[in-house]
This record gives sequence, structure tokens and C-alpha cells, in this order.
Amino acid sequence: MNTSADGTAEHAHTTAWIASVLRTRIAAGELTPGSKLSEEPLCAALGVSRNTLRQAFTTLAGESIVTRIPNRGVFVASPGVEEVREIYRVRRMIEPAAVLWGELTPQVLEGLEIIVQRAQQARDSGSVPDMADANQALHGAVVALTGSASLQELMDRVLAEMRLVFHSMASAPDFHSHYVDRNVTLVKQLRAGARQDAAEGLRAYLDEAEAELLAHLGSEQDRGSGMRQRAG
Amino acid sequence: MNTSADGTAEHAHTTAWIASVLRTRIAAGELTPGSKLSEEPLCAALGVSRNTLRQAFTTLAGESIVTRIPNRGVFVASPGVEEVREIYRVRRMIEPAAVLWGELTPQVLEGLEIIVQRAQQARDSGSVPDMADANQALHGAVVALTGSASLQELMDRVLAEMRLVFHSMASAPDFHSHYVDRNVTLVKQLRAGARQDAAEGLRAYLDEAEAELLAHLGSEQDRGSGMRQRAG
DNA sequence: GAATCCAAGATTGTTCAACAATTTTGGCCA
DNA sequence: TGGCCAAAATTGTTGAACAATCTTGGATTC
Repeated sequence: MNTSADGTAEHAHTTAWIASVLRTRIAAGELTPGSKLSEEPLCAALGVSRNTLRQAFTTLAGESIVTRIPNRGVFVASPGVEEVREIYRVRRMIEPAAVLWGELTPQVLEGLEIIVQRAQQARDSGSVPDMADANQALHGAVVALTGSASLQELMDRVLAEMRLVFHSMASAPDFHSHYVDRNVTLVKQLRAGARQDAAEGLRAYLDEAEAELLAHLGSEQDRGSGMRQRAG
Repeated sequence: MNTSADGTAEHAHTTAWIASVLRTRIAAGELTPGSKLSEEPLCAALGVSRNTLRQAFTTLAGESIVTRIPNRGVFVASPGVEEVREIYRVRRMIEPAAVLWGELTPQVLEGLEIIVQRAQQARDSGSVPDMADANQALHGAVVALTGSASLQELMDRVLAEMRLVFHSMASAPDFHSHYVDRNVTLVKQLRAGARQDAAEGLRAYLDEAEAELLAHLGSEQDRGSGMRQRAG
């Protein structure tokens, strides 16, 4: 019996639906990194069979949103130091590449401009979550310059993993406010067609952001429940 | 009852095993692009239950090796013109990026050198498959310069899709022989530390290769059984 | 009291049989 | 030939069952 509530769930969609529900809950921080997703309770809570839940698990594991340990269960991914390094390895490649070789149409530049303004407003009103959102939106839009759905998907996964990193931190200081101006500069350079400068500035920003995040992660050690992912 | 034949198949591995078997058969061209993977016959052939086969399908669909159409079944991916364009969008970003910003150790350069020599030998002996292999190995090794497992995984998927493109072509002309020298030049430039030149040459090569492949694909039209993927 | 070992219980991985929903097939009719 | 419809085949999902593995709690030993 599919969700009779609002309608859209005929036949052949419940697995994808369950995967999407879990994805959303994890992204929202309801299911915290490292926590176990036991089959029986979840089946009952979601109203699906164990088999379809397991299939949804397979989907999420493929997206690295969840970690499967044979015979032990599946856990919300809990990215640690090594995963953060990998995140920035990816970003340091594809973001500058997008800036150097992506397509810069007036419409796209307009979109970037709007996002940067949103970030400035968020900083003015002191809203850290809004600043984080705007920052992610901006860097996602940068990768969109490539016009590639695969790269966009990879970037989305990377940004989702970043959110997990933030969710797993006991204290979440303001990582974003002093990067707003850098983003303003980036967009200004793009508007001026200074791709080379934009790419270099972007790489410098990514180096700094990685270092700052790693420093905070190192200082926080392992207190809190979030057991780290085993090293790759 | 898992494979009792050679041993390694205790508990909790058959889904991954099945996925790997299918992956291999598709890569080898035994299962041709566009062909349908019906559940019942495959279950019988592989000796697994319908449920685990379906789970393997979910894994492969996540890797874009297979296309799932709700209520119709799963089919071996059959990349067409649009997919080829996407492949080269990705490659035109991450390969030059790897060349510009990857880590160039002497060991890695040595590895590239060896691959290029393999390509030259393949050309001398006139073996098109060996040339194709060497070409893929070289470009995979270029992406490995990034040090990023995620980017490597993306590149592996892209190269696998390229193989599908070749498998779906009725006639497979020699796409590689006249690119061997270009690859030699690329490695030479890397050895000399001329990253900028290498990146530009690489982008030019990718543009040419894409154009040539698209031209051949366009001339071949739709004869043959391989129905194209529906447009994205 | 702390550490070790072991059997009972719980959990995961897989199979099987069933059923609803949907698609495909094959024949009938105009 | 072309369209229409019921029968058959196929997919998506469920529920119960079982083997393998992990976890737990207690008894035993030092």
C-alpha cells in the first residue's frame, strides 16, 4: 500500500521514493552521520518491505550517502579528515576548470550575481545557514558553467558530503562570512572575462577553506558520537 | 547456495558478485548495447534469486551501465550522440585540469611513458584493440594525476561508456592510430613541465576526437539493432 | 573485581512464492 | 491493412522463511 496521502505513487516508484525520503532526512541532519539505519525499525516507520528498503540502501550506498558494512548494517556516512581532503581534491580540479573553460553567457553571469547578493544579505543579517546555502549555491553554479550533467552530479554529491561534515561537527563556527568578499571578487572577475585570475583566486580560496576546515576538524578530535569512516 | 566452485563466496557477497559479472560481460561486448536484460532468464542463468538480481540492477543503473525503464525492464546502456557529447564535456574539463594541476612525480611520468610505448607497439603491429586499450589507459592515467578517487571513478565510468559506443557501432574504423603521436607529444610536454602547452594540446585533441566520433556516428545513422538512449 | 569464553538472541543476506500493476502479445473485427 | 481487446508475460512489491554472521549477557576463571 503506497502513500495514499497526496497521490503520486502508483506502481514502480516506492524504492526511489524511499531513497529520496532517506536522502532528504540525512541532508536535513535528522539522521546524523554515523548513526545506524536498522532495517526492521525503518521498514515499520516507512511502511515498506525489508526488500525494497534494502534496494533503496543500495541506491544510497552508490551515492556514498550511506556506508554499508557487510553483515553489520548500513550507517549514515560520516566523512572525516580523509574524506574532506578528497572533497577538496575534486573541487580544486573541477571548479577552476569550469571557470577557465566553461561557457559564460550573460544569463549565467546574472545568476551568479544574484547568488552573491543573497550571500551578502545573509552576512548582513548574520544568518550562518543562509550564508552556507548561498555559498554552496554559488560553487554549484560555477560547476554548472561546464554544461555537464555528470560533473554537476559529482559536485552535488560533494556538496552533500560537505553538509554531512558540518552536521557531524559538535560546534559549527562561521566558516563563510570572510569568504563572501572573495566570492564577490570571483564573480567580478568572471564578468570582466578574467578567467585566469578567477581560476587562480578560486584555487587559493579552496586551499584556504580546506586548511581551515581541517584545522577545526583536527581540534575537535573525536568527542561526540560520530564514529569516523574507516580510512579508504 | 553460493558458488561452491572455487570458494570465495561466503555470505553477503552475491549481489556484488552478480553486478560484477554483468559489468564484465557488458564491458566485453557479450551483452550488446540496447539489449534487454530479462529477469527470469538471467536469474536462471546466474543461479540467483530475482530479488538479488534486481539489487544488482540497481547498482549498475547507478553506474549508468544499464538503463531502467519503469515497468518495461532494464537494458544495456546504448549511448548515442548526446551521450558522446556529454562524455567529451567531462573529458575536456578534467583531463586538462589534471594536466595543469595534478602531481607530476617521476614514477607517474615513467608510467605514462610505458603506456605510450605500448600504444606505439600496438600501432606498429596494427592491433586496433591494443591501441584502443593503450589510449584509454593513457587518458585514465592522466586523470590519475589528480590523486582523486572520485574523479578517477568518474573517468572510469566515462571510458566504460566509450567502450559501449564502440560496441554499438556496426563498423569500427581505426580511430586511434593517428592520435598516437599526439599522445607521445603530450607525455613529452609533461616531462618537460610544459603544463600549459600540454593542456591546450589535450583540449585540441579532445575536440578533434569528439568531432570525428560524432561524424562517424552520424553517418552510421540507426541501422543495426541498437536503439539509442532516449534524449536527456 | 576484571578479563575471557560461550551459548542464546538479534540482525543481515538471500531465497521463495505470491500478488497487483503494467506492458506485450496474439487474434478478432471492421 | 489497421485498430481494438482479452489473455499471457513481465515488472514491482510484499511477507515469511532460513543460513550466516554479529551482538549480548551471563557464567567461569584468574
